[in-house]
Amino acid sequence: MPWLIKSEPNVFSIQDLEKVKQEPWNGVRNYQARNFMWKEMKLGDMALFYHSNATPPGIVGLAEVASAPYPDSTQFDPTSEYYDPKASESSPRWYLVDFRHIATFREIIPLQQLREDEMLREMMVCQRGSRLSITPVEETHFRKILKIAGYERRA
DNA sequence: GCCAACGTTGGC
DNA sequence: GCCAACGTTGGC
Repeated sequence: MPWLIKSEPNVFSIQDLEKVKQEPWNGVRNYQARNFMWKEMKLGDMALFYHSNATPPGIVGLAEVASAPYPDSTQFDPTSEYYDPKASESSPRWYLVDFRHIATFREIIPLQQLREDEMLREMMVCQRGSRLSITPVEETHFRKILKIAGYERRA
């Protein structure tokens, strides 16, 4: 299943992912988002990379799930801003997967453009007040976005 | 188990 | 910087 992952570019951008190639998706502290990574994501699943709190906000690239789920190490680190005192090595609370960079789009696909599209405006990221940082994406929506980004599938 | 208070997200 | 929407916390 395709996914959409949000990141604030001033924290971690698609350019950062392109540079490091692969990154543990740490710092997620929402149970629904955690469960997607822990229980639902499969190795090789595609993920649209979305810049939030950006000007403009929008989809900027493509990544893929590059690991099985494992505990987010930042939950055990008291010096981390993601430290969780209720978690322990013997009973971790937060799990994550790695994402690998696939592509950086030549142009951002702005949120506004998604909302103007009759089909794409159904996406969770387009819903008012949607704050979930990881959301599943419909196959049809995923394919349309790749097409908009210029990744036309050959016959 | 309810729900008010609070903190965070994220578009604008 | 504003504020609506949402998730979490904690008293009861």
